Amino acid sequence: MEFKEAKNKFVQTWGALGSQWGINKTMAQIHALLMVSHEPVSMEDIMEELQISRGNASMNLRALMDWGIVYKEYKAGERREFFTAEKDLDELAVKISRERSKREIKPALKVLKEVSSIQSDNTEAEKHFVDQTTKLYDFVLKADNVLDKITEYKDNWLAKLVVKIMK
Amino acid sequence: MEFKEAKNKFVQTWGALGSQWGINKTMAQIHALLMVSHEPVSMEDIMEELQISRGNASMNLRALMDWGIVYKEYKAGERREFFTAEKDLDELAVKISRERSKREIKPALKVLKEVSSIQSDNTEAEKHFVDQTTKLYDFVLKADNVLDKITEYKDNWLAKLVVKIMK
DNA sequence: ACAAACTTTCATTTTTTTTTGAAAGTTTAA
DNA sequence: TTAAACTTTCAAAAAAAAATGAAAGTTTGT
Repeated sequence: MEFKEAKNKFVQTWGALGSQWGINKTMAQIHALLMVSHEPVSMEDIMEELQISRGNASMNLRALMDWGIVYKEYKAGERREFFTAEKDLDELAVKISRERSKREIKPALKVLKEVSSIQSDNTEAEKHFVDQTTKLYDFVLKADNVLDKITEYKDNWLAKLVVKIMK
Repeated sequence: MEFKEAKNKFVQTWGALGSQWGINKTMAQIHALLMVSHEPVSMEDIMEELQISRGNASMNLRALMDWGIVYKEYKAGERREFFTAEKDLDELAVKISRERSKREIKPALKVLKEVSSIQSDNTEAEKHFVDQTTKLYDFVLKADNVLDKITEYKDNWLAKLVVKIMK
């Protein structure tokens, strides 16, 4: 396999993985492309390499910057903008965790708390509902807190976790 | 808020959360419904409660059973089939992790290994590609192994992890 | 202030994913 | 063996998500 082929395969795979985890394919592909590029890439080049429209490129780059995992760069004497990806994988994991927690888990927790707080009558069905949603709330809250803590370590959290777990 | 409303809100929220994580909405909704039901539910009732077609119910129940988080139950003297969800949250997390690892992470790892193994020429671009994909491979492999190890604990792995992390 | 060079927005189109429902399949009981 | 009661399958339809591209917006240099 040669370079170009390998690069393309990587971009496609990363895109597919993104889709499976609820991240739009193009967004994941742009991220993949930037991660393996050793120097900043212009929007024009991204459009060319991924064969996508200007609008698509623009919107997905914006989204990636909102996630904090892609940065704009300005080159001296160049009018157009270039982009780079966060390449430190610990940092990348931390940022993705934070965003998903903020956008998806926290709101879900709020609902779980609400619905588990109905005062249950005496029916079996209601008792079970309150019991199960309360357990779910506790579980998700705990998991979310672990994520928080883990990502506080920031540097090399995964390696440190490995040591703790594998021992 | 009363029971019926709370139950509906929970089902909708779980469905939305599923979508955001790449799980089809109906599948997540059926799972939510079964999780908070204190007794087995028939396909007829699922269709009725979620307002979905027979085919949809059938296919998503099959998928949930393939994931190992929903079970068929037979009631004595009843022709039709009933369904229950895995209600132990540790067990649920373990099963979901295992499936996602098997279906999505392992195949991605295989590709990462392939593409990071091209013998790089001397260009900066190729060196960076090999370096970055190698790092990514190592990172994902390690994370996947941690998941494996964690879920081997099985009982109360989250609580045990909390102790390790928070200390 | 102007215009060139570039980026963003968003209504419309395209693609992808999900859902439907009717036909085919299965199981059970008589 | 037949038929009733139920489930599964899958081609077609519908819905949802993503992509396009042209117009509007912005920035920079003169």
